Amino acid sequence: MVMVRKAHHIKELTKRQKEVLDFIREMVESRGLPPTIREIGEKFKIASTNGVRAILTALGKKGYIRRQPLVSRGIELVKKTTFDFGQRRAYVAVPLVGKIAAGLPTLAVENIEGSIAVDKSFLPGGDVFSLRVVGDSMKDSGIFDGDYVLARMQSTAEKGDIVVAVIGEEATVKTYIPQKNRVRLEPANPAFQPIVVDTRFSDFRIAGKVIGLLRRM
Amino acid sequence: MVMVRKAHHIKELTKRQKEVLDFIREMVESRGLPPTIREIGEKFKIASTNGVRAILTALGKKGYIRRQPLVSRGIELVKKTTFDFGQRRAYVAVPLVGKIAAGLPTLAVENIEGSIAVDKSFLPGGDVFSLRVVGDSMKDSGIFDGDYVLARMQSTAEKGDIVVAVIGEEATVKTYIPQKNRVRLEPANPAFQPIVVDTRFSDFRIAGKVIGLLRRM
DNA sequence: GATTGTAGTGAACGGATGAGCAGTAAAAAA
DNA sequence: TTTTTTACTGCTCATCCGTTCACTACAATC
Repeated sequence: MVMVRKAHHIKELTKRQKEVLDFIREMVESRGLPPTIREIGEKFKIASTNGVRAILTALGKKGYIRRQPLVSRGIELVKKTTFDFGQRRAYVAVPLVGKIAAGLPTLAVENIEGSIAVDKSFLPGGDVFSLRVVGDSMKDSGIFDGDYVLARMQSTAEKGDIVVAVIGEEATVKTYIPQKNRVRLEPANPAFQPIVVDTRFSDFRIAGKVIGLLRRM
Repeated sequence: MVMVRKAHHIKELTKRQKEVLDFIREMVESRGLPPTIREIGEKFKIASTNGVRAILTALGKKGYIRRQPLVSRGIELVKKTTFDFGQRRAYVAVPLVGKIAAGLPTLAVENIEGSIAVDKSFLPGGDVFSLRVVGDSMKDSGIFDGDYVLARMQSTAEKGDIVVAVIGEEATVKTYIPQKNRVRLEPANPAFQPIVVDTRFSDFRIAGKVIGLLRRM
């Protein structure tokens, strides 16, 4: 192998190492799983697992991968491909929900219309979904018609939380105020009336708590 | 949770199935690897691999996962709540500006405090920056204290546009209303007074037009 | 009442897999 | 020149892991 003289930075990869690294990336992207040592060997016609091992060890030393010992497929990609600023995913693709199906505790796929990339710093833990707001009933809380609210999936809420509530087939965004055997859903606009539902008889549930908002202007 | 009678869709998950599915998601996100059957069993104190198998088979039938036979950790999440592959970069890193330096037509790097990932669909063409709003002067336009506005860099605006205006060292978000030799910057809150600047003598410029908004709640 | 789906126990089979040792060869670096 | 790094072959070992069979138990549906 003809090696051209290179400036010796510790982070430099050899041709072989880069090939293997690219293959790992490819596998992770296409299959969702890193390859096993033997799968790498097969791909590059390396007969011995120890041959691959040497390359992986080198990649580990140079900081491109992290290995989880004794774990099958335990290869973690550390540095991302071309310019990702070195950071870990700065965003998460949040599903955009169209209809919120009644009764389902989770999001039915049929109702996911798309996704919106949202900066991680805007997200708490847990599953987050987004919903397009229709109507001006929460105008005084700064939630306008056409806005997208971000909501964390949860089935309970505290008094005063702004929630995504589902009544029958309808999803609404309102302020949650629990009362005995009833729930009061308060709008933030004097032109609208509060909704009061009897929790004993009504098909009512909380889909999530509103934790953020996106607006196009 | 009291379960109301449900329409029996094939996609319904049992509590156990959802638990396992959530665990798999958790593992994929935190470790980058799906768990093995035995790892799942360990987590849920299921002694037999066959117990886990039954659950995985059910999840497979219902379309939540896809299994790669004979492959370790060969569990692929089909319906994802949070995920990021599929499309190529659906987002753009928008610079978050701290101070807007006077007189500079472009953003000085020194003043960039960070960046926020924003979905491409929220962005028009051109250079976009974001700015944290201080104060409630635009409350009635749904722009609250602490919100982040997205603005496209431009030095002119039309009557009625909400703009990021710079007067001296101060940056403000207001509605732009041009008048002869003067500019009126109108707040959207009766508690605040409009700002009128004389364009002939004042150190005034438009930094950009507000085209979006992000809020953490 | 019979069937189906769910949720397991327990044991066993065989291939998959990571780790490790001994040794080779060539290129690059010190 | 000597040493280190890279890139392997070939082999062994213990364990990991998915698969499968037999069987139990419960609940809901048909």
